[in-house]
Amino acid sequence: MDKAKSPCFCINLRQASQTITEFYDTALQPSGLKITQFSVLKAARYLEPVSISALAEYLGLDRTTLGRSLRILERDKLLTLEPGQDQRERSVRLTEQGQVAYRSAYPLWKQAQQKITEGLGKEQVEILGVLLANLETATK
Amino acid sequence: MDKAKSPCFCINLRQASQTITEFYDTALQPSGLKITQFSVLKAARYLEPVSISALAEYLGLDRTTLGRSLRILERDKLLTLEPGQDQRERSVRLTEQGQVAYRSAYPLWKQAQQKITEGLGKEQVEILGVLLANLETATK
DNA sequence: CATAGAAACGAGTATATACACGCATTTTCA
DNA sequence: TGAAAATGCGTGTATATACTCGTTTCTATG
Repeated sequence: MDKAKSPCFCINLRQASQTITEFYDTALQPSGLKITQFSVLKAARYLEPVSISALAEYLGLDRTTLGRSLRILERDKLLTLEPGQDQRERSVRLTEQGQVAYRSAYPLWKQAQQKITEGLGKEQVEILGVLLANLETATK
Repeated sequence: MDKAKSPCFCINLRQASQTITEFYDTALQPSGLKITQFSVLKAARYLEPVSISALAEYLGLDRTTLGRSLRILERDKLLTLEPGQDQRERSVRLTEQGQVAYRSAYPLWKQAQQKITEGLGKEQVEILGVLLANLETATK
């Protein structure tokens, strides 16, 4: 029973997304981070101290989705969620351990990027970027 | 706080995947199906009666993932999971209600496909297909 | 300044996804 | 033919994702 090539753009994109996620997760394994966590740490590092909502907007994620991801990172002691000046807010900050994890993951991420660029070729990588951007527009 | 354009292929693909999923889910809403469920019904309809594992392989999903999706569809009375000849197997079959749901979703899905094709243009759609296929190779 | 509305968040619920374990059944082969 | 191997599934656990609802806190306005 062969895996069928679906004619559905959505299913195809979802499959591509899963495949590449697995690829990046494997590449990052030595750092203990998954690609989603890496992207959260990257953004948090850039914006810290930052509220959950602001970080969520930056990342294009739902606030509650990010909240749950942050709790996992907090559990793993990669960041802290302290009350902010505004008592409603929680202020996200990387721990030293979080910084270390990020720095150990970065070169692994870079390598993964490199492998994709090599596999596709620079031209195709650019086209892919444009196509994905066009897709965002086409679904509006 | 603008949503940043990530340089990460993986994150970009994940975002594109989420965006297009939302687009298809919205398009299918009148049928009561989500695009993932539609794709399961479509495959099950084609292969029925079929075991969970065989269907999972066809769809490129993990067996347990599909199992949980099937239970939802069973709960909603869109398909049945009967014991098969081989007592280990569960035989997937659409119910009449499942057939109806599929047939009502199909034109909505077709329209969504159409809109994507229009938004991108036929040429870009083809390139996208090739690129996604190349990606699968590049991540091997 | 008191209160209505807005903003930030958590918890509950739901779907999609996968991995590790374990149980039952079937197959294979010595 | 009887035991080992393979197969098919379910459950437990985990992450990623989003929506709804409710609570707390802040802000703006009459």
